[in-house]
Amino acid sequence: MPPGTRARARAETSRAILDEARRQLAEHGAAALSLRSVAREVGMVSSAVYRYVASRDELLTRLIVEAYDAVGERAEAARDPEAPAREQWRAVWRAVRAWAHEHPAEYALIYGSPVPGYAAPVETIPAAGRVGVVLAAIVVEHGDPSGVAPWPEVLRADVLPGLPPALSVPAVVAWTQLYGTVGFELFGQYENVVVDRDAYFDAVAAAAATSVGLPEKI
Amino acid sequence: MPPGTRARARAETSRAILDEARRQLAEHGAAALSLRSVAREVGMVSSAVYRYVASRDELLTRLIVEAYDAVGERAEAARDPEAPAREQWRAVWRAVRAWAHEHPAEYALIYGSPVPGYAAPVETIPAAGRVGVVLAAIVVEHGDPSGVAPWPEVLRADVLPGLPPALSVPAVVAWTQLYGTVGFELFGQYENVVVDRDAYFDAVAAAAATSVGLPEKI
DNA sequence: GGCCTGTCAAGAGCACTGCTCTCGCTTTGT
DNA sequence: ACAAAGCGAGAGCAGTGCTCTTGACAGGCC
Repeated sequence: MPPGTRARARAETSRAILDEARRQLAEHGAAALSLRSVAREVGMVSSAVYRYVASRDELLTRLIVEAYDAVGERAEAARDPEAPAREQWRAVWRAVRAWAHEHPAEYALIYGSPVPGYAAPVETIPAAGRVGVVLAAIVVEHGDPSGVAPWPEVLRADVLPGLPPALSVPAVVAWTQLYGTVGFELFGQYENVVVDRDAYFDAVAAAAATSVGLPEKI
Repeated sequence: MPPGTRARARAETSRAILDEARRQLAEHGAAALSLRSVAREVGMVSSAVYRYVASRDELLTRLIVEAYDAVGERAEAARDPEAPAREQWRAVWRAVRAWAHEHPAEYALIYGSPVPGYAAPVETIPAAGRVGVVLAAIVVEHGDPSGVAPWPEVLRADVLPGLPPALSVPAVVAWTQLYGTVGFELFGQYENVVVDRDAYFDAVAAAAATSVGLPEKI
């Protein structure tokens, strides 16, 4: 038996657990995620799962990190640096919205209310900012501070490096607007209010683009 | 024994259950809310609680309605119709934020991700719109459509009666921004990003006021 | 080769949950 | 006064997270 057998088997089991957990998360939501049922589906007994995952909270944490990475990757992939600024902006917004519609439970997990008695651990912090970074990159390259209204300086200076100070606050505001719009749509607050969700979303995206000084396409 | 004893006792028990449930919600979060532990604290056995509440989900639904009403009431109380438009606007925004800080679990319950396998029932819909109605009322009275950029018409016509069509979409956008800003702050996304949260929030509120055509105070 | 140590899956078990059903007791309406 | 309805208590079922112990297997060392 070649050495490394054990390590490979462990890695495979680990992946199987994570995959099944994400499947159950998508199907029944975060609170219904059960370690025992994951174990059943993977084909082992619940206590064995604890060899791979310290607790249910740790399993959730791993899913959170994976979800942040997935939506961040999607946002990065949607951005074509050669395209006009507003097209880039709209593509990233749409990508985040599309990802949220495809993975509502995961979106809720990362951007919704934190699960019960669960404090987001440190390891989620780096992954959390990826969407914001993509948006900021577009603003860094194409944002024109001259047209935008002044904002107070209320941010940490080092958080969005390269961003003109006049645009850093509107960038955070725009990021918030993206989150809020997708969240409201996903969690049902636009029910019976907004009828043409696609058009509404694009309009909000366009307004946000203006607010961060992206040039109008003429 | 005077008649009505039973009805009064029932009302009192009902209140006690709701109060204890809200207490536990505030302390441990929605997912940790347990009917059995509510029963223990109220001083009865768990099966007896089912005489008052059909299920755990129904208990959550009642808490949701109460929370919507509470934040709505707070928003209504914060609005002084005699004050200048932008002051009214800011007061309502601040009231919602303050309520959210005082009742984070309840805010998460109503505006955060829906709890596991739980579909918001019909009875929550009327209560849900109260904050939006207060904001809309300010815009109806003081909003000036002339200065605001045009938006596509994507809303249900009857949802915000009295609102100039040109201002209805920005009003929904502003409402979304309020929700997103409070949510991001509450759920930790502004950690290490926004340092002066008060100033940031007021700035966002002011920008939103402009977007719905409230007159600048000169 | 043989052994020994560390890893693994499995099972039993504890304390907890939501929910149902049955049992008596008390209050209510007739 | 009597039947009907409402009520609290208890037992019980199926499920959960998590711990501990047991026995089997693979890895590296001699």
